[in-house]
Amino acid sequence: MFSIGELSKRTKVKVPTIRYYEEMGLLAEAERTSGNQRRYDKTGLERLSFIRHARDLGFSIEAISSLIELQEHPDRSCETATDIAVSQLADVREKIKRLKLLEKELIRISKGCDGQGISEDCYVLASLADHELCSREH
Amino acid sequence: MFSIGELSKRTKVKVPTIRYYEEMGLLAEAERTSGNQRRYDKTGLERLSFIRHARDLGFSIEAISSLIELQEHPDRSCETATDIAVSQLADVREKIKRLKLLEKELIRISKGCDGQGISEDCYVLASLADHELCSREH
DNA sequence: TCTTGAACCTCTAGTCACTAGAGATTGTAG
DNA sequence: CTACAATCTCTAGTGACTAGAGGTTCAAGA
Repeated sequence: MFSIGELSKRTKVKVPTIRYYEEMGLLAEAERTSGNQRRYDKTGLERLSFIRHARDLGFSIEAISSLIELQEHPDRSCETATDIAVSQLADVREKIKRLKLLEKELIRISKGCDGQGISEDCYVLASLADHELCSREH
Repeated sequence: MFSIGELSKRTKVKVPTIRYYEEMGLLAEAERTSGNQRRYDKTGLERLSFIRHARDLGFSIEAISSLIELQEHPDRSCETATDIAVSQLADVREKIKRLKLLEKELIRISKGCDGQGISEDCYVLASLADHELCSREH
C-alpha cells in the first residue's frame, strides 16, 4: 500500500488530478488510513495508468468512464470500445485537417512582414483586418 | 447604425460572444440607444471582423488584444505583431505534430479490434491498459 | 396610436479538465 | 519527541464561450 504522492510519482499524474479523477468517478474511492489519508495498491495503479494513457490519447473523461465500465464487464460486447476509439480517431483527423489549413495561412501571413516596419504597413495586421487577403477558406 | 443582432449576422459571431468580447475589452463599449441597446457602425464591424478572423486562426484573446493595440498605433514598430504570428505558427505546428502521433496510435489501436468480440479480448482496452503495446512515444 | 412579439438587456451559472491556494491535520525520519 | 514534508478538504480561477432566467425595448402591422 502506498500514498497518493507515491502513486503520483509512479504514474506521472499530479496529486490534485488523482483526487479529481476520484471525484469524477474514474477511480474508485481509495482506502484510507486511520488519519484519513488515501492508500493505493496495484489495482489503483493499473487503473490510473489506464486513465492516463487514455487521456494522453485525447479521450474525454466521459469516454474513459465508458471504457472503464466495459473493462469491468469482461463478458460484454466490446463494440462500444471500438466505437469510441474510432470516433476519437475521426476527431483527431478533423483537428489535424483544420490545423493544417491554419498552418498554411499563418505561414503566408508571417512571411508577409519581417517585423522591421511600422504597424501601419504591417502585412500581418492587414491580413487579419481583411479576409480577402487569405488564399483559401480556413 | 445597426443593432447587435445585425452585427452578429454580418460577422457570424454570436450575440453573447460579441457582448463577451466587449467585456474582455476587445471591442470598445458600443454606443447605446435611449433604451440602452447597443448600436454599431462600420468601425465596430471592422473591428469585430478582425477579431473573428484572428480567433479563426487560433489566436488567444490576449494575443488579439495586443494586435489590436498595435493596430491603433499605426506609427509603432510591428515587431510584436510578427512575433505573435510566428509564435502562433509554432504553436499550431506543435499541435499538428502531437496529433499525428495520436493518429498513428489510434489507427493501430482501432485496427486491433473489430468490435465483434467481448470486452475481455478487446485489443482497444488491452492497449489502453498496457502502454507497452504502443509502438512509440505519444 | 396601439399592440404584439422578436430582439434586446443584465446577471448568474455551467462547460472541460484541471490548477492554485488557504488553512488544518497526519505521517515519518532523525 | 520534534520538525516538517505530505496529506487533507474546500473554494475559486483558467479560457472562451454557452445557456437560461427574468425583465425591457424596438419596430412592423392593424
